[in-house]
Amino acid sequence: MEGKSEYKRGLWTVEEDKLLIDYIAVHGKGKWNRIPKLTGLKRCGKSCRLRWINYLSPNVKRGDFTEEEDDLIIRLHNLLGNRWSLIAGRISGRTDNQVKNHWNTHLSKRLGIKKVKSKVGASSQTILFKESGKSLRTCSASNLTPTPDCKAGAADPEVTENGSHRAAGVNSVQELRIDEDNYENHFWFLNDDLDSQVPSLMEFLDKSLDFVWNGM
DNA sequence: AAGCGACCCAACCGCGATGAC
DNA sequence: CGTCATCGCGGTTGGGTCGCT
Repeated sequence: MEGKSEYKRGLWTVEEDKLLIDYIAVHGKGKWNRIPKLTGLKRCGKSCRLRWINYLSPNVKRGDFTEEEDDLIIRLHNLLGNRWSLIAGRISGRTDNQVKNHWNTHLSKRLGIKKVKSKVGASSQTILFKESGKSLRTCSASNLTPTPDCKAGAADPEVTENGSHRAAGVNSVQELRIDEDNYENHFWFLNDDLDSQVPSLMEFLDKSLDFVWNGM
């Protein structure tokens, strides 16, 4: 690896937090790379931005996720996949990092979901779940979205050696396994169900997904 | 009480997108 | 139009905490 960075890493101290808060109170957000020069903070701009967005911002809600939040995350994740920022955008006070962590540490376990593989290059998500304890039934998530004939996926797949995908946006594929015990409690795959319980969601997704796929 | 492993979450890394010049 | 800086996103890592033996 390369030599020592001029910037500090690891957990933030109270003093560092205060420097960052004071800076933002005066200069506002943005121009993150100026912060170490102007404040003397030994943190790179990227680290400052992340610290503010994920922790220090007054908009960030702390504490446990509510049942309503959990339910919304589950539904949105089914619809959108691992687009955490999009999901977090629909949950007031929660960051994408919080949602991602909460999903990985709590919700995926609760639902018995295991990430089997993740790759790029297909135009839809494939969700596998047990039926009657033997076979796996498949369900294409493209049936669950407003525009099934999405244009993504034209690009060649590019999968890194550690399995993470590199392409942005819609062309990621995951296969999920849902344990039988949990399956019946989480039959949340249908659009009309989602629409009826989250009134503004479909309108939002229509716009978001239309923009992503059609560039409009 | 000590050791160990699992869990959780803040922070980091790498990459693509976007904007300024 | 090309280049560079900055921003934003998603996957991964690392270390602190907790519970079990």
